[in-house]
Amino acid sequence: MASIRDVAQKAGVAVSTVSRVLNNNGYVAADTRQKVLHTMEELDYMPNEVARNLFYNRTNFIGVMVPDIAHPFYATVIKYIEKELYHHGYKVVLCNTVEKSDREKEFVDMLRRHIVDGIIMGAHSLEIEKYRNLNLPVVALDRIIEGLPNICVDHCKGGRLAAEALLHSGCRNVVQVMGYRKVQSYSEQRHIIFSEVMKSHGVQVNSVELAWNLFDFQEYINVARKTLDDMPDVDGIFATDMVAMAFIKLLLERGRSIPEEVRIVGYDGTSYAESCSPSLTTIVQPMAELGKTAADAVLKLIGGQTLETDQILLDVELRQGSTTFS
Amino acid sequence: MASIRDVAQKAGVAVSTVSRVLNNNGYVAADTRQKVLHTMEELDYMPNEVARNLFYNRTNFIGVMVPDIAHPFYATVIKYIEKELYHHGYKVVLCNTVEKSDREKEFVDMLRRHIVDGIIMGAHSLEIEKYRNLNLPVVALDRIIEGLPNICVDHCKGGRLAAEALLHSGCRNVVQVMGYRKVQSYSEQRHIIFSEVMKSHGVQVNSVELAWNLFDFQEYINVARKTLDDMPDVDGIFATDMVAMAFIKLLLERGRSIPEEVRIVGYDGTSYAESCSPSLTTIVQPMAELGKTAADAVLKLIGGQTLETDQILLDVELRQGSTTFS
DNA sequence: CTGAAAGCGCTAACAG
DNA sequence: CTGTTAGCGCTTTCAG
Repeated sequence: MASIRDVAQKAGVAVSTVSRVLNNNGYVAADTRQKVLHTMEELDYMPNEVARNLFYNRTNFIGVMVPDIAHPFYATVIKYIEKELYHHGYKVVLCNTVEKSDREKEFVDMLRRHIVDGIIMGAHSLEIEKYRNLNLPVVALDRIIEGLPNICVDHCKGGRLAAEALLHSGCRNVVQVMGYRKVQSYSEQRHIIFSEVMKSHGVQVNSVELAWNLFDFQEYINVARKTLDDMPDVDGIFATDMVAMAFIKLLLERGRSIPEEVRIVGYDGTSYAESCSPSLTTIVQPMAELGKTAADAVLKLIGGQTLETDQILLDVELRQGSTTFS
Repeated sequence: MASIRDVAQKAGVAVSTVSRVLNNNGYVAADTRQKVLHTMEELDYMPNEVARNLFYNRTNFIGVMVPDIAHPFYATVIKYIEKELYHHGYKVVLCNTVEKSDREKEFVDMLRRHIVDGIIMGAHSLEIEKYRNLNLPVVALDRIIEGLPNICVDHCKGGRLAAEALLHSGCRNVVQVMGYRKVQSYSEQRHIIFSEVMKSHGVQVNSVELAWNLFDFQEYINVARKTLDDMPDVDGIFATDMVAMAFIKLLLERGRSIPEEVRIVGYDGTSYAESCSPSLTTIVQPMAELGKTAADAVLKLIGGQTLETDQILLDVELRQGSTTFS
């Protein structure tokens, strides 16, 4: 593999001259430039990015940590992170943290090891404590980590919209399925609001907790089955899209009609919600915007700028499906 | 940020000594080691990975190119690629090539620019021609690119299994939905076999072609609608999981019963297939194995080894759902 | 306009 | 066992 020195030698110029035509800066005579360009072509030269990165003290990589890449929510957000970053010359380094909380600490060390220039943290960060308030280019994605700027979705509104949808559809006895409690997560706020709104209207609210925020449909089926067995009179359900689909499946199997007997509101707005039958009424998170905004935020931090606010709150909306009355 | 020189200076030793304790090689007196270790602690030292990478001429990154990260098939495969790579000290650099065929060339250049050590190519590679037979650490994932080793799924068997399932369920007039033709893809082989098997049993096969291999559910719905309008007598459908779900939705809306009137076999075995209602009979691709195998293959190439075969073929199987008779 | 030289942070001979 | 030195491939002063 030809190096800059090989090019210089063959072209009969100094390496610095080659460097100058490479980066298009400094003065270089037209014919010298041509000669160098030609030699590069001949030698099929490609600059070694690692070497320039060492000099510039950057890598053009952004680490993106998520609990599960295969979950449609994260997969979609990452798609848009990648897209935005790409337009700015950065690349995404993936880190799936599922079942490996210590991987998070390790991943954050990537910043100090100069493996990545910044981090978008979409995972539960137990070990991130020591990096708080350090003004490192790290942003939290859809979760609140003290001392880190975050890009979140208005989950309070999400919870309220879900409650209103079920209320409007005439529910009197609902159940909501919540994430794993131990993982203190801002997004779970929606369940507090949901509960408040429902109760203020005299509706009975039962809460079921998942054992773990894992993406495992069979597990969801189990939870749904147990819930329906324990509370046969439930007439409304509020849960993540995928959990909601488990309920749909079970309810249909048991011959219950949707939405006549039971109404369901999902959360996330993944493609699952629109592709299933009946299509799920769901609270949609703006995944594209979330990704783009998070990407822009780290980029800004890397550029030495500061974010105007510690929290950027994105809007949610309800997408009407066939599991509630419109 | 403290460098190795700072540590050496403060500890009163040479940089090479620090380097030795860092890498645990060469002889270092126990107390010298302690002193150095202590100083590292004090200075909160972290080695600069870019510098060592420059020396070692590697990066520990593997580029993974896919047409669409958000597609559940790719998202899942990537999850397992990441997992396997992680265990070997490598990280995944993502590249979504959707609607940007020139990004592929650029991405392949990453190899020569020393941005990544290897590439797993899960995208349609129009521009990869010049890299053929170069013995670079590049493997094709679920597609055949001449001159590149590939890890594929036995799509012929997949097509046959699908045909047999529909045959067994009594179909006499089926339609199969194929990917975009222009993108010459090995995985489309299944449709040839499918067609052959069906026809050899005297079954009428119609083929519908998608305009683009894009992941867009609304588009799938349109295709399904047009297909059902054009061929109202269809009693069997063979399509990707997501396309199959569009058919399910439309058929149910039109009051057709599944599988009594129309039977459906999906392809991919994504989580969509099991979470929808009725659950989809589908040909499942071994996504976990696919990811692990591809990762191991690039790693092997990077290690200078050669693969025993140019093609590694993984098995598929049928997962029985409720859209066919069992 | 161009070349020589120093240096980014780290590793690996090679002498002591 | 430890320090000195050269060098990975590139960029950037600094002199001409």
